[in-house]
Amino acid sequence: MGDPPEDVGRLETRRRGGNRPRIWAVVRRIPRGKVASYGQVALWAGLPHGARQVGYALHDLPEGSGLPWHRVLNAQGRVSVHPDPVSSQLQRALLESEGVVFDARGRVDLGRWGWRPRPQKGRAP
DNA sequence: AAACTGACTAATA
DNA sequence: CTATTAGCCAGTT
Repeated sequence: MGDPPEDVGRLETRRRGGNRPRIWAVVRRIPRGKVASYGQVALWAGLPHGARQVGYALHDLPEGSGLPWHRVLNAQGRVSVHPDPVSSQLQRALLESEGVVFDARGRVDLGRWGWRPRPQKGRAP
């Protein structure tokens, strides 16, 4: 793993009519206690501008999928989830349960808990 | 097939 | 900092 996303996969997947499995695969890679933005997931899924599609894919998620959808936040480090406010609360609860700390305004510091698939230099917590 | 919608993002004011 | 606008892409109507 670790191959940078390319547009070539986008066309092929689109022709098949389903890139959701691709997005789910990326979300599944997010380690516990880390968070990723929709754009980040989309980029890694091979959709450089498919942030919205990530939201679509997560909306279609079955309940017993076991996918850590709660680790996906928007670019501002905030929880979105418009059509399902109940899940919004659950998302925050799950993240806090994993050690993620929310700001007083309900924001997460992506620079601290933002998942980066790229090798990092030494980061001292 | 065209238009509308939307778990988004980046740029501007 | 928040609010607004435009852009993007796939799924629905």
